[in-house]
Amino acid sequence: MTADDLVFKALADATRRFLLDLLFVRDGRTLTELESELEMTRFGVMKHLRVLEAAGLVVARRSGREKLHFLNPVPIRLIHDRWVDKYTERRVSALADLKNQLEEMS
Amino acid sequence: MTADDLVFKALADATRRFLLDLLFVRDGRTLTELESELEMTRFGVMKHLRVLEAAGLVVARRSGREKLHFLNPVPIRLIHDRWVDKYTERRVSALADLKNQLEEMS
DNA sequence: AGAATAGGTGACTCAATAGTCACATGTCAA
DNA sequence: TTGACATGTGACTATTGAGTCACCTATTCT
Repeated sequence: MTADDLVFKALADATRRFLLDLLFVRDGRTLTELESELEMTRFGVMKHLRVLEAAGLVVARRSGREKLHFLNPVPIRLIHDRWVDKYTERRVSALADLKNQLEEMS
Repeated sequence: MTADDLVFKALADATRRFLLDLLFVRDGRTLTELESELEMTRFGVMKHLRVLEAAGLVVARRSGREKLHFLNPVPIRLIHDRWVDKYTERRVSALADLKNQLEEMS
């Protein structure tokens, strides 16, 4: 399993993406706090966090009996750089912004 | 299946990422040409291209009996924008560049 | 027309993954 | 020190997805 594979497999699940969304809004949350935002059992959430950690998308730090989770955006940026040409980036970025705006309007 | 899901599931497979890499280098290739770059049978490649098309990562155009495939980078940019804060983007980008350089050196 | 070429469909097998549960360890606070 | 809390492990089930194959359609070229 390559580093790439870990990242993309981690992002392939909607629950894990939602966890990243939660951490994007606010970092440093515990497993229990994250679990309370989901329908899933604690074990399911824990498994997902393990996958995200292994991929480097989430970094965790223990504090007493708690484990705090932080979002690491670097792997996401690397995905971007793999297929978005530096020279055409401005144009693509403009298109992406437009798409976002259209969706916000509807 | 949401639009998100289609994109991330499409990216979860190493063969499909390799197809994107091929199209990133040069666009407008046919199924047969792409197949020749892979160990897989034509059917396998075709399935993967269907998935990439459904996700909007690849756009195809028929020309006679051939089907030409093109890379569409917009969904990739949207992934980036989802978790990389506009304000911290410069810093993250610098880190990503550093990581790329380190890997090229080793 | 007939052969070769490019692409397409539906069913099948095998492997990987999501989610749950019983059970277990370490930490805090009264 | 006892009970409550936060996290962790291994096994299990059900679902999903990758890859192949037999068979099929459409286009080009002689």
